[in-house]
Amino acid sequence: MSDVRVRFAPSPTGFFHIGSARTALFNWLYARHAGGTFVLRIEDTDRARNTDESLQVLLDGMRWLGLDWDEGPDAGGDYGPYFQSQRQSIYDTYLKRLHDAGRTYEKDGAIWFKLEGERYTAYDKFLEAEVEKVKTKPVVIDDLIRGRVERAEERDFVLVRKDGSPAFHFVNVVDDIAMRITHVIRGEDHLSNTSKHVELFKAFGVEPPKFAHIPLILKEAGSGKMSKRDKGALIEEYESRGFLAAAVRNYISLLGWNPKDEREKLDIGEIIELFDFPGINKGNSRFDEKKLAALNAEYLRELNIESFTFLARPLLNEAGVIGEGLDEDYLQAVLTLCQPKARSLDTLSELCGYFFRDAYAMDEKTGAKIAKKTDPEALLAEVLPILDTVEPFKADAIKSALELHAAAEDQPVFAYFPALRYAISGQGGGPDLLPMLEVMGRERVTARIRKFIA
RNA sequence: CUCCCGUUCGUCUAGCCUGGUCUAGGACACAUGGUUUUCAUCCAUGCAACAGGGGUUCGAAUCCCCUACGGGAGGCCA
Repeated sequence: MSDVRVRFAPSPTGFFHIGSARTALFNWLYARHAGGTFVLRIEDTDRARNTDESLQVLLDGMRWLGLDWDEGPDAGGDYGPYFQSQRQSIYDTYLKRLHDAGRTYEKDGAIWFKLEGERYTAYDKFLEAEVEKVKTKPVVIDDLIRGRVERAEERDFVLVRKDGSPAFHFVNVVDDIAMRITHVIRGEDHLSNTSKHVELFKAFGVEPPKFAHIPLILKEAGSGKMSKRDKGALIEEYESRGFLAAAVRNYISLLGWNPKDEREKLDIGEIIELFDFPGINKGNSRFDEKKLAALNAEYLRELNIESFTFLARPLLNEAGVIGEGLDEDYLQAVLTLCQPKARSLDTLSELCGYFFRDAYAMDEKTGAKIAKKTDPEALLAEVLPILDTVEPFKADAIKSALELHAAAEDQPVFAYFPALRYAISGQGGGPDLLPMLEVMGRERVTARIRKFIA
């Protein structure tokens, strides 16, 4: 195992969104690529908004995506505890070091970090107040993705809040030191904060880890980075909609990273092998659910029928399409027909619901289209006796019988198809018609046609 | 307002470091056609981009500068 140690340090908010998931994924990928250690650290210093449920959402999301951590909650490790709320004594020790070095002071009941440099007061337009500023020497951040970035911090910041709880910048740096983190891979939204962190590392006399600030994911529509409230932002949503974890993982790995060749569908082993900093982009990327859906469809089609059925069942159940007394063989036969047409599992009930329910909606547009060109009732009346009697009720036999009749009527056989499909499914599209008739069975098919004609 | 980061088809991106092979490649989406029925599958074709301006150079998507635009940060949130 290499000495690479990376961490994903989320704050449990009750959501696990795409941006966080991608940061977690990139950290995990790099750890696996380098043969290092992936640490999961829970940054729960904000007492107001941390609950067990929130933590659970996070851990479930991580597990669903297959991002296993080597150290952290439920995993243990030599650098615990992995909840910041349990690390108070460590923060006390580190705070004392800063205090002894003369780098802290108290103000308004909070403990502040003291920057080094000439002090002056100035009116700050953004804060709309007179504030004390410090002329510091700019710190240099050697970013693995952005190169050399220089930035000067100009205001002291809070280390410990009035209520005694340690604040983000402080605990983040302390833990990265204490947990011997070698690479900090995080969103670019933290780049501006990094000068604070570097000041802290310097005050502790510790060499900072290597930083890699990855581009942000922008919302699909409108401006700004994606946040919890945006459409499609939550990982849990993809899980419940029946997206495949492998597809989601593959898609988000491609947001801001690429394997430098033209492949897009990559299995996780390949991604791990190819993943590295030079492949990471600088520019932000916009989330595109259609592309995710397309990739998901590819993964879906590759599934064997057992896995496909396993995943589809709960969604069909939820949609009320299937229920008690279900014929398993029939379900399997139907899904075998529908799988090649499926783009996502959450629309499967619309795609194939009529196989199970006699009360299916008739798509008016399709009906009008068919009625405009032909007389569907008449065509179906012609065909009904054939379907009543053809033996066996199998695709091939049905096809031959229909062809025979069509020839006698001097019609192409497919003249009957649209009306037939529409009568038994209410739709204009779907699986191949002949196998579909076979699977539905004589009874169901003829009953539906009779009802349609009547 | 200040500081930081970025900018190739509508979107994700290759190419940029190491200037010529780029009439800028792929994918999603879209459009058309095909797969002798349908279709959200499959195949083919098409559409479509180097943000703008100035340099440097024989030559710039590639190097430099400026402008514009986009994003982020500036919390006793993380």
